[in-house]
Amino acid sequence: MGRGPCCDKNGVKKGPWTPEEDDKLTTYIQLQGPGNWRSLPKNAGLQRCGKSCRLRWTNYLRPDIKRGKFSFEEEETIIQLHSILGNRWSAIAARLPGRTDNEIKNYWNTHIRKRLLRNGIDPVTHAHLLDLSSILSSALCNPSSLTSLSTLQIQENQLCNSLLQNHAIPTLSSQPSQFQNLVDLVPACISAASTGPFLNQTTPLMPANVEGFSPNPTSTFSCRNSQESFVPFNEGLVSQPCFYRNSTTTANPTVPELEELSGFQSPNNGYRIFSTDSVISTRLTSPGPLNSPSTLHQQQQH
DNA sequence: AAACTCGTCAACCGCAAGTAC
DNA sequence: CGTACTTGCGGTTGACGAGTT
Repeated sequence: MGRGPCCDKNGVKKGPWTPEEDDKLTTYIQLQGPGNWRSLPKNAGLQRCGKSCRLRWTNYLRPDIKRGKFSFEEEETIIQLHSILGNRWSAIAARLPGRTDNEIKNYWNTHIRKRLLRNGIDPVTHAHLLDLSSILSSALCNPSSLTSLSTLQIQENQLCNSLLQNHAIPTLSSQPSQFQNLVDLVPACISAASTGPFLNQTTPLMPANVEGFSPNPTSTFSCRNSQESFVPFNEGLVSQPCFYRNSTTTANPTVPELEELSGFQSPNNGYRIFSTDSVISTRLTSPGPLNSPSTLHQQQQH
């Protein structure tokens, strides 16, 4: 098929926007609305391509954008949402009013990711990175510990396999669009697991990650853009600290669609609410008041 | 003071879904 | 129904400033 460039490269300016250009774009959109982005630059008298204008508007000029450092609560929310949504920055941004996907992505890559690594947490899977040497040395002293570890893994796999069968899951590779089904099934696994013999309710199972990590390449499938791959449930579930309340709480407006998206369900069959409180309680992912400068709330000046 | 390294983030690129024709 | 176009998304780049040697 093929497609031409989004804009004529000749005579199209690139690079940083000048205040004059910002002014033109803002004034035009406030008067006319964005309309067709492709024709906007011409109509607004800008030597830019429509894509560049759209990006500039959505990431910088939009009036509802909240600029400045991320608060501690925002940071924790991002971590929690990322553990569920993976690198779906736009989905995460949708739950953080005033923040753009680009901003969140940058903040993740420059701050949060490093902090998680520092704290021994895999930023991709959100699982604690295991110190294999200590496990092995303890296994040498106490061989039964290894046995119980593997038994636990087997039981976990069996449970999730049976759950998958009971829900008549189509073959992952043959149903690339089953993302939502998989997400919807997480709570079933959580509920059953939390009442099972080997996991209590303080260690609910969560999807390790919705993308990017595949211990078994043959059993992954791709999502939108073919850049996201799924870890099959029986391999992709890790124990996580309890991020939710058991009691019935009110949904937090900052994450209005999360329960709908993930189908999170509480052990008592009510929806598990993803509240800010629960987000803030994520101390395991961010012990202490953080080394993060985000609490300083310094407004950026541009 | 200069050179170098590192961190940050705005902006670009390419891909794919959605939509219009 | 097929093709072309638009829009949205995520990954990546590179300019720039701050910190360090």
